[in-house]
Amino acid sequence: MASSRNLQAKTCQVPDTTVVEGDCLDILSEQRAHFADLVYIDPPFFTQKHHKLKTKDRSRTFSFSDLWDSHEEYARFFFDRLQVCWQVMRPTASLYFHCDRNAVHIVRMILDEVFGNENFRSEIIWTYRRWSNSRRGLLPAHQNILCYTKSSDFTFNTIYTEYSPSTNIDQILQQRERDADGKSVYKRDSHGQPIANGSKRGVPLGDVWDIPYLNPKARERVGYPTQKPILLLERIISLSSNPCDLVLDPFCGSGTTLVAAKMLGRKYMGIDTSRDACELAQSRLDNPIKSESNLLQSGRESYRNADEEILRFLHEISFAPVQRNRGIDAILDREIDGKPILVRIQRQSETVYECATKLLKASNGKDAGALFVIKTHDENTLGFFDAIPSNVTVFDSTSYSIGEAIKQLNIHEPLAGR
Amino acid sequence: MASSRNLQAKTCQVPDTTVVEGDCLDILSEQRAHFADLVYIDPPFFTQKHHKLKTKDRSRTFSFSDLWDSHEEYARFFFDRLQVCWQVMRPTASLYFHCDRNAVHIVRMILDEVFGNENFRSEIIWTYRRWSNSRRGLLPAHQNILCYTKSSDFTFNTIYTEYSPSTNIDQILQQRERDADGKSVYKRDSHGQPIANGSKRGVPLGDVWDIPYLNPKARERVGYPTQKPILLLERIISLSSNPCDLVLDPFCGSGTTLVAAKMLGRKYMGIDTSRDACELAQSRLDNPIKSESNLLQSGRESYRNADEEILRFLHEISFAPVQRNRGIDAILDREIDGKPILVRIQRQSETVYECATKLLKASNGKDAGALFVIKTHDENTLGFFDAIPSNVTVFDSTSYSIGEAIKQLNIHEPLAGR
DNA sequence: AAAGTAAATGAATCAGTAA
DNA sequence: GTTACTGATTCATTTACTT
Repeated sequence: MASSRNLQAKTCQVPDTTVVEGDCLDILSEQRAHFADLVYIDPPFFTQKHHKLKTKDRSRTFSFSDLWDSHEEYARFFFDRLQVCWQVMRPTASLYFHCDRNAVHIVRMILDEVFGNENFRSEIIWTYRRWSNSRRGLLPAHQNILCYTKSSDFTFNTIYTEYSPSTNIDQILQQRERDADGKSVYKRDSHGQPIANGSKRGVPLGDVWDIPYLNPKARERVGYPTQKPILLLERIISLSSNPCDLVLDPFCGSGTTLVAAKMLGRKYMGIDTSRDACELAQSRLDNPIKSESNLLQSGRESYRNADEEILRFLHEISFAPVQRNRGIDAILDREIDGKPILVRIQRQSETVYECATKLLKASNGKDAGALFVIKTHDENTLGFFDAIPSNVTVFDSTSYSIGEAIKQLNIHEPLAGR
Repeated sequence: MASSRNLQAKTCQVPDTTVVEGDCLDILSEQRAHFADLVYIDPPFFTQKHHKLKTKDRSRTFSFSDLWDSHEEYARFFFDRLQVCWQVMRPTASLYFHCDRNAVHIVRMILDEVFGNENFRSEIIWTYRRWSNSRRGLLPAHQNILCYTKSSDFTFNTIYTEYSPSTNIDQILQQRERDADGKSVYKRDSHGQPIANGSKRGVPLGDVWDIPYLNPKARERVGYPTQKPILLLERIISLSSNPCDLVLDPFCGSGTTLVAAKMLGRKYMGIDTSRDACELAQSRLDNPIKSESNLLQSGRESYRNADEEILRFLHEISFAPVQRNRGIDAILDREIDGKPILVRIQRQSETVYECATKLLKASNGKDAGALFVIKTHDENTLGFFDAIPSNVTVFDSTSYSIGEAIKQLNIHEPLAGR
C-alpha cells in the first residue's frame, strides 16, 4: 500500500521535484504514464548468503526451471516494479539499473523481458579502488550498471574524452582515400604531404568508468551504507537526459540521484519505503553538499609525482612506488633492521644536495632504516657534495648497477608472510 | 562423434601436451577424471542478431520459461560441455569462461548450475581501448570472464600490483595498535615517532584488467579473428595454476592459451572442432611469438608528453592534447583554412626561441595551418627574440587572456558534423 | 664512423556500425 | 542480409639522435 506522507502524492499527481514515502509499485501505478525521462534504480543488493543451493545430482538432465527456483522471489519483485517503471517512461527515456555481480545476471533477464533484448544498450562497469582484504582470490573492484531504453530512439548526449596517450592524433587528422586496390590509405597532395582533415572531438566515452569510491571521510557522505558517488550519477544524468527532463529514482535511499539531478537542472522524483531515507534525502536536497576532494577534482593521476621515467632507474630492484609524498619516490622491498628504506631519484632540475635535502625532510617522522638518493646526471657539485647529510647514501645511476650496489649493503629481505 | 586425428587421442588418454581435433564433449568424455588444473573457455560469442524476440503483451503474467526460450539452444550446448569439463577438473581446479555482454547472464546461470553458486569466485572485466565508431550510446570497451572453482579449496597465487597514486603509503608502513578505547591507531615510540612496519607487497590484483587489445599489426597476431592477447592468458594461468599443472582449453582456436601455458611451464591440452585451428595452434606452439611492445613494457602513461600542469595554460580554449609527439602539446579545435593549429607551451627550462624551434621542427610534414607558442615566463630574450620564425605566433600567457587573443585572429570554427 | 637508443611515422584492423 | 564506410588504437618500421 502507498502510505505517502506527501500531500500532493495523495492527489495522484506529484509535483516535479519531490520525495515520496512508499512502495514505488503503488506510487508509480497512480501516476500518469510517460512522465519520466530517466530512471535510475539502485536497490538493496541481492545476496545469497543464507540461501545455499541444495546439493545436486550433477549427472541428471538439465532443467531450466531449477535455475530459477532460487531467484524467483527476487525476480518477481523487480519484474513487477520494472513494469510500472516502463509504463511511466517517456518513449525516448532510459533506465539504468545498478547492481553487483551477485544479481546482474538475474536483473539482466528481467530487463530483457520488460524492455526487450533489442533495447539493451550497455553494461556499464563502474570500477574503483578499495581497501584490500585477505580474501583468497581477486579483489572485487567493480559494480555493474545495466542500461536499457524504451525504444531505439532515445535521448543520448555523447561525452567525449581524451585520446589514449599512445594515439597519434595527427594521423587521425589526415584525410584518407582508397588506393587502386581499394585499400584505405592516407591522402597526400602532389608534394607528398599529408592533407589535413580538420579537428576531432575526442574519443566517445566507453562503458568502463573509473570513478573513485566515495571517500569515507568526505563531507558528501551522509551515512547511508550504499551511497554512490555523485560524480557517477551526474554522468548518467548528463548522458541520458536534458535540462528540465524528469529523473525518477524509485529506490532513492539517501537521495544522491536527486541531488545530482537538482544540480544539473533536472526535475526529479524520489521514492523510498523508509521514512528516514525520505527525510534524509529531503534535507540533502535543501542543502546540497558536493565533495570537493582533490581526488575528484584533478583526477587520480595528478597525485603521480614519481613518474614512470623516474622509476625506471629502479628497475633492477624490487620496490613500491610512493605517489603521495613529493619527497619520496619509492620504498624498497628490502629493509634494514625492520625499518623501511626510502628512495628519491634526482630530478633533472635539482642537484644531488637538493635531492638529498628533500628526501631527508620528507623522511622526518617516518622511522626510516636508510635514505637512498639515486644520482641521475653529472653536475657541478664541487661545493655542495660535502654538505650532503651523512645518513643519506648516494648511488650513481650512470656508473654501475644500482641493484648490485644495493646488494653489497647488508640489507635483510622482508619477513615472510607480510 | 570424436574424430580425432591425434593417434594418442584414439587410445583415450592423451599426452600432457597436445592439440586434438574434435568436439570437446566427445573428447573429454573419453578422458580419465580429474586431470585438469585449469580450464579456459573462449567460445564463439552469442549474438542474437537473427533472433529478434517477438512482440510481447507487456501486461500479461510473468513467466520464467519465456525468458529461456530464446536461449535454450545456446544454454544446452554449454551445459553439456561444462558438465564434462567439471568431471575432468581436479578438486583444486578453476574454470574461466570468456564471454561478452550479450551472453554473460546466460553463461552465469549455467555455471551456477554446474559448479554451484557457492563456487562462483569472480567476474573479471577485461577492458581495453579500441577504435570508435558512430554508434549512438557508450562505446563497448570490455569483455567479461567468469571464474568458478570446483571447491572452496582452490589453487590461487595472489598477484600484487602497485599502490594507487593516491594511497598514503607511508601510513601503510606504520605499525598499528589499539588505544585505550579499542580504536586502531598508529603505533608510536617513546619519542612520539611512528614505528615502521617493514615493507609491503603492494595491492592484490583486482577484477578489472586493463590490457591492450591485440593490435592488427602485432607480430603475435596469426590472423585468427578473435585472438586474445597472450598477456591476458598468462595472467589467468599464473593466478590459478602452478608449474607442471595441466591447462585445458576445450575451444582452443588459434591456441593462445596453449602458447601461454607452454611459456609458463604448464602442460596443456587444446581441443577444437576445426582442423585449421588445430594446425594453426600446433604451429604456434612449435614457434611461439609474444609481443614485447613498448606499451606493454612501459605502460600507456609513458607516452604522456603534455601533463595537466602544462595544459592548464590552455584552459580557456578547446583543444586536443598531443601526447605522442614531444614537440607539440596540443591541437586546437579551431582551424585555419581546414588546417590544424599546433600549439606548444614554453617549459620552465626553455626559452621562447627554443620552444618555437621545437614546435617548428615537429610541425614538419604536418600541414599545419598555424603554429602557436605560449610564453609562460619572462626571460632574457633580447638577442633571440628576433630569430623566432615568422610563421610562429607567440602568445604571452602572463599579460592577457589567450582565449581573447586567439578569438581576435580570424580563425574558423571546425565544420559541423565532424 | 658505427652502433645503439629514442622518437616519429605508417599500416592494418574491425566478437566495428549504419543505412 | 548486404553493402558501404568509420576512426582510434597499437605495434613495426623508419628516421633522428647520442655516445
